Amino acid sequence: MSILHSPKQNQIISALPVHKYTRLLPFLELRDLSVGEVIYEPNITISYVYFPTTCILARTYQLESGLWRQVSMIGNEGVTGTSLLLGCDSTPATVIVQSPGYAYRIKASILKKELKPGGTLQRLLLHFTQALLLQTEQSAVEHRQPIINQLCRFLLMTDDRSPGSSFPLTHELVGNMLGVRRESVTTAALTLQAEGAIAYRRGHMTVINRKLMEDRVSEAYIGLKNEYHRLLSNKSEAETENQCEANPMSFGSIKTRSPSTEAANGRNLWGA
Amino acid sequence: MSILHSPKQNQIISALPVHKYTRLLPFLELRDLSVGEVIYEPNITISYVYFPTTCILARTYQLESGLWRQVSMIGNEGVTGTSLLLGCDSTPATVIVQSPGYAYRIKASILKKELKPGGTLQRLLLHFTQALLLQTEQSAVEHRQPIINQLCRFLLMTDDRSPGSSFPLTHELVGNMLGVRRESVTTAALTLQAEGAIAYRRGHMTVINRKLMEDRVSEAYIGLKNEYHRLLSNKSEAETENQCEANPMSFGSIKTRSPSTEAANGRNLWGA
DNA sequence: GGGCGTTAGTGAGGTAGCGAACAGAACCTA
DNA sequence: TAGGTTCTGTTCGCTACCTCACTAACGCCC
Repeated sequence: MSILHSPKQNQIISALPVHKYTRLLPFLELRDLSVGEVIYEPNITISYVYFPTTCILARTYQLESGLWRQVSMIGNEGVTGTSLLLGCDSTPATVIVQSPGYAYRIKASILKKELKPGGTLQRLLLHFTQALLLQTEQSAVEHRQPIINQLCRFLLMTDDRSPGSSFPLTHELVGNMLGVRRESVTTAALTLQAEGAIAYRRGHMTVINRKLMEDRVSEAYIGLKNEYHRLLSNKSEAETENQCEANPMSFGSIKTRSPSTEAANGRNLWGA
Repeated sequence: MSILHSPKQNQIISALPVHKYTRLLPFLELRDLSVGEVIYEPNITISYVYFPTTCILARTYQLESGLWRQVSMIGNEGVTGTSLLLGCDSTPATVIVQSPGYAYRIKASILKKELKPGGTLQRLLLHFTQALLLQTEQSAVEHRQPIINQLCRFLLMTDDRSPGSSFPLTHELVGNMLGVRRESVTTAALTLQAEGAIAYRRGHMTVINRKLMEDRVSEAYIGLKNEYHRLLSNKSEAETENQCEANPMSFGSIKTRSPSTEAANGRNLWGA
């Protein structure tokens, strides 16, 4: 387990040029976030921007049925509050902690001051905005897919953003994220477990065989996934073009689609 | 019917300061687009950016089942190709013409040159990007709603972006956009017609009573709709702040949620 | 180590939407 | 006016998911 924390565990921060990083560092505040914690409430002015390192945040909407539906997921590859960039101080979504862990946060007012038009920071954030849009489009496309397929995508995405291949997750929570009943999640999870794709025990789920799950998610997802990956890797490009010092260690840490045989367990930036 | 065409029928263009508008004008090319025409293919470099005036464009994904699913809709309030702004020259979505009509297009290379960081044009486009993200989130939230409700949202959105309250639309096309069977659309449409919410004849649909349909779409939609509206109206704000000459006629033309009794038929910029 | 709250598994009955297949109605063209 | 094409309406069996209701296991805490 990582005991040491650094803002560089977040890919956007780690892609910043040194001088920028140094400027921001004193304003970055480490936060320990627990499941279900509300980060942003709908239509309330954003006061902090969060850079997840080990936690996963979810943009969600509450339906009148009382169910929730997650529309996108933000891990260490991203940041919350991109709407600030787009000229809007709040969003109608609720952002909550989906997976516990750490994030660095910074006052929105400070970040805004540091956001020079055309600068590296802005460019990185815009890139992530595009990635977020694609991810949201994935959610929209998933429409009316069988629950088990949705569960696969959800778990793959969670896995992509988790330090290990095992993470705290109850069926209830997954149901909320997918906007389906808990029992349906249980049924789907049982099937996946029987197939050897996942394992779980009370409150924890483990991805065992990514390949099996990737077969279940739509082709469109895979395409989008690659695109997403490409987009975020591109950051380095934007960087050098701007003569900033890149941190090569930081790129491509999103677990890649298992292209070959040893597909099963994804490795991660900070080791499994 | 409007016989005269002007780029100012597009809200983004009409919100540009005069000098910018004058600069762009010679590069704007009027296009007559017919239903089903493909504007962007997935992962092909974008060569033109389209500003719809009377047509409606749709961002869609093809599912392996052969069905399509629309994730967002762009009318005269917006523009295609916002990804250029976000540092990406292509997108994995297919953009097609959902409703026939006109759009002005401009070479992507020219637009990029005109896009000064921090400028009005960039600001307007970023605003629209945020609106597009919200709209896509709506699609994602719609997940597992009954088809009739989805149909309502679709028709309301189409109505929002159409000059009149009647538009060319087959059940088949709607089915493709929603990712459901044509027969299911027919069934839902019959119900709505019986309720007096819509009327239709072979290939044409007419919105008769918006209020009835708004009651069917989720509260979340209404909230998002207002937000969307607010966002796009905000453009004027960004403008004045930047001392550009605004064109007041151009704002708030998205049909507002019928707040009062005479809800039924929305009026529109260019008259019904 | 026994109790209790939380999490997971099961089952019966209902329903919305699907797949497939076909009938009829509107429009087009010649 | 005839004949073809494109749209819309309808039917039937099937499946996935839902609602509701309940039981069973885990594991934390006193």
